[in-house]
Amino acid sequence: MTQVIHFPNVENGNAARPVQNCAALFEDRPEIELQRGELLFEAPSHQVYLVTKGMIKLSMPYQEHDLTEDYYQAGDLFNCEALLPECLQAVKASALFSGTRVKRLPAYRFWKQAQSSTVFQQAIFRHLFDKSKRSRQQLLRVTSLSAEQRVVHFLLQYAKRSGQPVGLETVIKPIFTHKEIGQFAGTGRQTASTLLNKLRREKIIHFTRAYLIVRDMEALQALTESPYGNY
DNA sequence: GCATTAACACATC
DNA sequence: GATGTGTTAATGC
Repeated sequence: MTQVIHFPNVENGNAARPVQNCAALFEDRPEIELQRGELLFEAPSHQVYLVTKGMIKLSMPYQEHDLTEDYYQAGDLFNCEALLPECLQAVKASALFSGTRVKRLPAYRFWKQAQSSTVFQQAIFRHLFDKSKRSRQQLLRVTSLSAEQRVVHFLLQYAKRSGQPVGLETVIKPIFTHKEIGQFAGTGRQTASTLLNKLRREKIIHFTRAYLIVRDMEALQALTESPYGNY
């Protein structure tokens, strides 16, 4: 027997945008501006954050180095784990681009608001579901794709999540460095760089240091699905 | 054969 | 000068 959970305002498709409404919760909070690479926090943080501009990278310290875990962009909540202090982990958050801005709210205040607001509850659910979905994709990447396929797979997800559709193409601007793409894809910077150039020669993508255009999303998609391809 | 790494040359900030 | 890019050769699995 399947239990159906009804979320307010969702069934008829005109759902209130949780993220926009969630921003209202942070309305009177000051913005924290960060330069590229600047650290936001390193130890477990008891605050819930909202990105208002740019992007934040989350990584986990593991042995000597950091494992790049995920990134968040304008409108995204992060560190919702702070709502459950026993779930807090050592996480490092830093800015991926200069001019990145975030707002933060102590978890207890966020929690208090969320208890009486379905909008905020929706925002938290959305954050968790999106994060869980990306974790599954990441798992798929690291367990069953080759290094080059992992880069293609990440690039595809990155374009879908952060790219701007322009006609049949998708523009990602600004773009992560090859090193960062390598970290997200679980490979080295050289592998990412060589593959990106290969895709550029094949006219599937085009890029400079400032932006990247996916010219052919379908071709990119096909590369991650081809079991015999060299990607 | 595949992936990583070091190394080098070169470009750009 | 520091950082990023593009390529190749060596090495290990």
